[in-house]
Amino acid sequence: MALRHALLGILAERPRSGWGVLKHFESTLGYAWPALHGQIYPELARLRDAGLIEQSGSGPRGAKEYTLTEAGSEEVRTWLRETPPSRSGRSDPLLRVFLLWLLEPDEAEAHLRREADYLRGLLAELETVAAGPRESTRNELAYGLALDWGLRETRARLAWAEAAIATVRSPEWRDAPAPA
Amino acid sequence: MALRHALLGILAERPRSGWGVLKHFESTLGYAWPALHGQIYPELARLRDAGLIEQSGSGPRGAKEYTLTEAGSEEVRTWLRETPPSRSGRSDPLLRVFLLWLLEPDEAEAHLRREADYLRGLLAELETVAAGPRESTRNELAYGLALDWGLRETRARLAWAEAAIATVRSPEWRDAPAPA
DNA sequence: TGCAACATGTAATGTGTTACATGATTCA
DNA sequence: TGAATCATGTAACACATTACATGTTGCA
Repeated sequence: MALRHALLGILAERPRSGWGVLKHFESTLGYAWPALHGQIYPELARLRDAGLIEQSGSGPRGAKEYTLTEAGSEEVRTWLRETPPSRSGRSDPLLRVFLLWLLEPDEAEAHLRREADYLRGLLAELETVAAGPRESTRNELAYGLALDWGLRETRARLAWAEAAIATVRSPEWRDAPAPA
Repeated sequence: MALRHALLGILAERPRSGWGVLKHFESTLGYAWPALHGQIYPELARLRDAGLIEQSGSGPRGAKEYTLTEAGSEEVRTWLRETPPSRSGRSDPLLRVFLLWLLEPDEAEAHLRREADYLRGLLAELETVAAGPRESTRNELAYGLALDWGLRETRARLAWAEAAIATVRSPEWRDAPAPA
């Protein structure tokens, strides 16, 4: 269900083609909800058949421009207001933390250093975006909130990784016995 | 692929039945990688057929006890060492932040207050776990690292939610124009 | 003229959830 | 004896990724 509402939300900003929606996912919304063209095009066709969006024009190379309908606008706002957010989420990096004891301490430390390096790179990227120009439309302000979420989460994970490196280097970790 | 390795990792601690694996997911590993019995039982059967685990006993009520094989142990450690962590993840709550501008400011604020309430409850739960007794086996120490990850992330998200509430109450948000 | 980017679609496969289906054991 | 929990499995469906398939436009 979430992908439907992500698509409706993108088209609430302004009309776009399927390709335009795809690029928006790659650059922006994909941080929250990744989607590829193999999923986007069929879903747009279903939303059109359901009357939540309509094809409002055609561009070069067969591009189809879609516009949100009133029904689609109602649908996405009702979803936001009335459905409780889904709390379940999968995280491969966190799964690896639960399994970190399976590696030798040196390997575990190397893994955590790679994580910290990745997070430093991501943080630099996000800070570059944050330093850029920003419009003051309400949707851009909302994107700013999402960016702030990303910055805070990335800084928290980086601080965690640095603490975790200290843990796996400690005698408590290195001398710990195998599971009971 | 991740579920396979989560199962192998659980069985690396000690032999368990499918039911035991399921309970471990509900209480612990499910925070990183949720899985239900409809997925766990068939996957255990596949791992057994692939020789990565073996049935090492039988319990009451038809329970089957599975034990990790040497091949299974190799498999999960190779995965940890050699496959790069998957960075893509879906977050319904973050998706809603990107779409927050679609709500009236009062509705957006109410949404953020519900988020903050949820996070305060989660934080209290995690702090209760953290205050409990802990063994010093290496796998328990790894679970402690995962718990610390959860605590830091939850605190960061709560601080974000409180800042976001201030943002949507501000004149900048309330007077912001519709998308360009 | 050849390559990159634009643009759309379907099919096959893999992963995950929900529903269906069954039965044993423990405890109040 | 009835309910909760233990215990396993399959089937139907929904969601997501990858591969297959095709054609256009702009630019170097």
